[in-house]
Amino acid sequence: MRKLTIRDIAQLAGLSKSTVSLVLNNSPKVDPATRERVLEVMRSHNYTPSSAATALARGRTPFIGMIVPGLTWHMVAAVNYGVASVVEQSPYEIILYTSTNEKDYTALVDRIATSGLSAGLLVVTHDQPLEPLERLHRSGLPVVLVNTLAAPSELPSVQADNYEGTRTALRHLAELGHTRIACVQGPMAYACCEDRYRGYLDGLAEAGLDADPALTVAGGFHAPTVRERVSDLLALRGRPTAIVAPNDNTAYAVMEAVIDCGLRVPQDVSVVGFDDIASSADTHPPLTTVRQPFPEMGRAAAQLLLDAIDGDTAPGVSLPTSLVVRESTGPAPAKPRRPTRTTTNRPETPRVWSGLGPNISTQR
Amino acid sequence: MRKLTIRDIAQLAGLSKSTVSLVLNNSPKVDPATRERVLEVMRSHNYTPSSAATALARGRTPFIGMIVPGLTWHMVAAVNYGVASVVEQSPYEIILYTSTNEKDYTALVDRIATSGLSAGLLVVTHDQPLEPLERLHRSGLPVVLVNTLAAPSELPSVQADNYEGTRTALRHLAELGHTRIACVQGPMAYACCEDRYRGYLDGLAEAGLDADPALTVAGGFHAPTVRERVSDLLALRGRPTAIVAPNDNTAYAVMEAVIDCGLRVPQDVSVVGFDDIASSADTHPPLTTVRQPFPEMGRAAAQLLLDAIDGDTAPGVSLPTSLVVRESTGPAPAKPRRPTRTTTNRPETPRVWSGLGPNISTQR
DNA sequence: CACAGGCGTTGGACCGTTCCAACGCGGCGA
DNA sequence: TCGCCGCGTTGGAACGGTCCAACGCCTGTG
Repeated sequence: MRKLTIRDIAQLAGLSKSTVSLVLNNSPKVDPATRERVLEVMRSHNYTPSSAATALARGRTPFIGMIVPGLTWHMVAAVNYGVASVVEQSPYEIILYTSTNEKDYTALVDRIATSGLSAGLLVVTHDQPLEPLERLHRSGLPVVLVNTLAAPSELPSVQADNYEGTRTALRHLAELGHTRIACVQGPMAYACCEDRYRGYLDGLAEAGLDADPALTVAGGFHAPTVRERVSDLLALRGRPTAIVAPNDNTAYAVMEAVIDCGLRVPQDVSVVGFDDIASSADTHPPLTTVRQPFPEMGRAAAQLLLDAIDGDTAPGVSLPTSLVVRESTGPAPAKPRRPTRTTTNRPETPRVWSGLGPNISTQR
Repeated sequence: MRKLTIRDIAQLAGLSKSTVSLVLNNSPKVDPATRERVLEVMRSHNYTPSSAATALARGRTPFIGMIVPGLTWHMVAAVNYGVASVVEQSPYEIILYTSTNEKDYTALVDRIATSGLSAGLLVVTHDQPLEPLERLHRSGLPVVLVNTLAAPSELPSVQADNYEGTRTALRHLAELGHTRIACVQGPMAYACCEDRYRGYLDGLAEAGLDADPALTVAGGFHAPTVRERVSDLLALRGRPTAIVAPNDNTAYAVMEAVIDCGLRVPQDVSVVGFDDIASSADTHPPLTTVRQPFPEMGRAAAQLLLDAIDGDTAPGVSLPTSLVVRESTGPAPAKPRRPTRTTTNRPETPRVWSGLGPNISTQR
């Protein structure tokens, strides 16, 4: 039994295929009775139109492309959740493009451009050159960035309000009485990290605190480096009683370093993260953090893109964050304790055994 | 300037569109000189065939569907990485379907079935009823499961060797002199967890150790519950000196509980995880764990599916794991210390502040 | 009664490929 | 010289929809 075509349905319903087509596209000009009859036939024969034929005839495709950098970042996953929730209500499907490095990436954009498969493109957590995307956009393919790491551009993008988020975190810490508040910077090449750092500085200023350059350290997102830097921070005379991390994973490393130095979170040092990824509710202690509304960002971006496909272009939005207060922050200690240890050392090359017998390999 | 069609290319090359089509599908029956000329024209005019038209004419689509449960699990992301690396070498693209709950899920399978969009279906980390998938498979759509949580079925699937993985972990612990080895069970409804538990039991037996029922606790994957159970374990007289966790995230909770009880990892208690997700190299101490080869699993699954689409069906494979020895395991202590504390308590409802002003919300 | 207009329906051109049967042509053997 | 063969090429019918101009019918109006 081969697949039914619109012609078969038409015949079964005693109508022309034009009418069936009208029903499919629920045009108002078909008689309700007729429509019902056609629908009934389709239902009972389990008919569905061929998407290839539809795409060809309409001259447009039912796909939106989504470029993600691997998927291993929690935020990408969370954003996707929001994207999916919007897209599945639309006639579109998502084509997933995974780009891991820059070379892949330009080839990928090229492939997307020439395949003409997608009606629009969603780029999640983008940290590659923007130029190919901008060209694509100018050539008529709607492109929306979500949670981009790159600097702002002509492309519409959806962001969390990174600046305001960190500012709120600082207000929280100031209210708890902290006066020595340190900041671990993320990679400053990322616009979001820069915004967060501005939020830190302005937050300090609003609380009437001076920004001590010694309390800003560049740790990137790399846990061992961060632990080392934090260890240094805690060894300072006039050490910080609170540390703001550039994201949650980094905050975990910060907490570990604090504990390694023989201090407690939050009694001796308060720690604030950024993102509120799922595991932050379960860390030890649970992490106070600035929540980025990833699913909402995904939803907003998807909506923006769908609108753009329909011709309504909008400039992009910045969504508010919220501060999730858990237990990694507390009142500033009256008299800060000194750390009991000052270094954390841990080798990083494990041995790997296969299931069959011992063998050696190196890995991060 | 509208998009070029095969007809335009034919005209420009002074040939019929049939010949151009033959070139496109690199048929051996075109004259090499002709082929080169056509290719040159296509190149210089930046021509690419319409995929919709191709799909329609060929009667098959260039898509494979991939169902993922959210994307928030690290393993899903890692598997996707492998899948992507195979698929991008093929003429296929990935359509991403995100299913979060069971209701979505059946609707989703239905939608996939009727849309006829995909030539095959990849189901990652599947924990929903298999029946709809089996029906789909029987109706002719190739389906491959990757890292399924469900029981084995008629569907080809790609797994890690969960049984052997845990067995190897036990050999490692036994060699370190541990004799009291506990096991935190994952949800036993998942086939993988059952396999791992069998590996635990057989590993014990091979080391000549008795399985003490008191040393097996059901913790699921929920961190607070796990911490509580581990706390109980450590309070036992004849407490374990090593604990095997059902996955890495759970192992983190195990380690936290051990530390909460005033004991050290690995000096007092060794901890072994399962998965080797990225962060396990950076935990404190770095986690010894059984690595699942997620990317390879993704690759294998994608290859299996592509083969199945071409008609070569294969029954699925189980890939070997490897033991990654880091620092959370060490020699069994000569004389186990008693825990200094016996409970961990931590409230779980944080306050949430929006960026604008304090407001309250509840969340995990 | 003739005619305009609206409503529901219809035939068929068209979208851009694939694929198959058929064709022209040059070389070779009878 | 003629017929046959194989190679490279070609015309055109699918593929399964969309969409537009046109059509028949029914109703209301002058």
